[in-house]
Amino acid sequence: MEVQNKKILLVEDDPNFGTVLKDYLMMNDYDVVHAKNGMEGFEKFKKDDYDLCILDVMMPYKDGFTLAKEIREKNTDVPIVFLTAKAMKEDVLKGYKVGADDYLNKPFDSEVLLMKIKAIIQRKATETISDSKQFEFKIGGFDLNSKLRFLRYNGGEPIKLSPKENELLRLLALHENDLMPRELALTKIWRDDNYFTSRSMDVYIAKLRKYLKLDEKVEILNIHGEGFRLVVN
Amino acid sequence: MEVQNKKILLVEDDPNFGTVLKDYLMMNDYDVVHAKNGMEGFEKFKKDDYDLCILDVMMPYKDGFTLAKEIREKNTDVPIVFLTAKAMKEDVLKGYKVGADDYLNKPFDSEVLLMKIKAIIQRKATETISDSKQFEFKIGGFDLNSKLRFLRYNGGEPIKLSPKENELLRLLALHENDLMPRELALTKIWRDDNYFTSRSMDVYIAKLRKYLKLDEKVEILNIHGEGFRLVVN
DNA sequence: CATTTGTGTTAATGTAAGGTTAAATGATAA
DNA sequence: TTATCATTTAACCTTACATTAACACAAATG
Repeated sequence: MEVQNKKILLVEDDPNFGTVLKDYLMMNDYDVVHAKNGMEGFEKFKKDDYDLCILDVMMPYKDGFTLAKEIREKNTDVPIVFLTAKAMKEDVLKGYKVGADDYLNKPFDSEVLLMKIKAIIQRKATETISDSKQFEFKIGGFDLNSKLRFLRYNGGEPIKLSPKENELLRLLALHENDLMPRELALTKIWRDDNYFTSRSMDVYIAKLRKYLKLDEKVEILNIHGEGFRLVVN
Repeated sequence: MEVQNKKILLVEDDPNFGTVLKDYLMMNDYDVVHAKNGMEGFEKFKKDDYDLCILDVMMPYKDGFTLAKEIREKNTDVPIVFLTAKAMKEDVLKGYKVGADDYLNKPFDSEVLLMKIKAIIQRKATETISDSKQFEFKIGGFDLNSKLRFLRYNGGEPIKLSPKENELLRLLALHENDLMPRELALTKIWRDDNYFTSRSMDVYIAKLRKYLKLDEKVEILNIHGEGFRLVVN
């Protein structure tokens, strides 16, 4: 059977470099969509599902980091690789903070790039088996649409959820009636596990509990030192 | 929160560099095991479970790549990061071929290293799906759910258990009707065997007895100087 | 049977984790 | 810019937990 080529979103403002890279990747059996700037990159990202995003850091109007953050709000899982001309330490750190999977300095060796792309896509492929594409949940009387970020009770008015509220509730729903470990949410959603992110998470748990009060059969229980449990009685 | 530190296997033959790196990592809350060569590294790898392996490429007798291959044969999942003094393209490619997760050139910035380690370990954290071990027990009229830490009598309201109560009852249940030696619980749960931990354990036995009173067929008997016995009549 | 050693039980204490609310900061859109 | 919303940080409080102390009693020992 024909296996679908992997799809790459390439966002690079330098037309020469961008075109060369695109062609090279396509020669190596990737489907590549090339956006010339951050804005266009985000538009194209929203319109399709990608296996990997390659973002130039230095672009006019919207730099790679800003774009990465927007992408992360829509999708916590898609691998992101940054391209940068100069390897400034602050940049690298910033990149990893927004959830970069790798970092490449221009000029880079094309074979090395291919290798890395392969490694990263493979990595994700194995991960994505478990919690693949599940975006709609029934939670007692609630419907959660995690793609459009709203929660509806008994077909009533939808409650809009913020990105963090949404991700957190989705993770809880994925583990309904079971333990959702603190650490999982912190590493997946906050990408860091320290005192403050932990407190931030507690704040969001409180917000979700407030929403879920509408249905007294639904509640979020705490398991001291372990995590939370979304139960439906 | 008593979350176990992440465990790193560091294989580095240069004693100075190795020790400095080990200390730095330990200062940042990682548990580090330092092996001085490839052979030793593989021995240590087999003896324990690690969250990450950091391998020097150039080592006498057994280089980092060979070691990585051996490690991959035992374990396809553990993240591997290579350290190398010079960034030779062939080396990098070879590294990715044996399944490297990242590559670092010496000298590298320590903050960047930390960031990468964090990113890599977090990536893997999400994969950890479920270890379907023995978590559910029937004890007379009781159901013990050791993962969610509750005890339920005859389908009634669940009684929440503290971590120590839970582990202790679980150990007793694993030896139902049989002797559960004091020493076993002390070393497994308290990780220490002295007067105070021993008294602490007695306190927990008392707590469990209180819970188990609901079913007069279930009791915890003491075997003087030996341990306890969870019996169901 | 007196002494030592082990266990039963309750209560007091100290610390860590979680709950809640509000203010501060950051980011985005009008 | 202001206005608005999302998120983090701070403060304060409550609850959960483990340990330790204290005293009682039981079992073993010689």
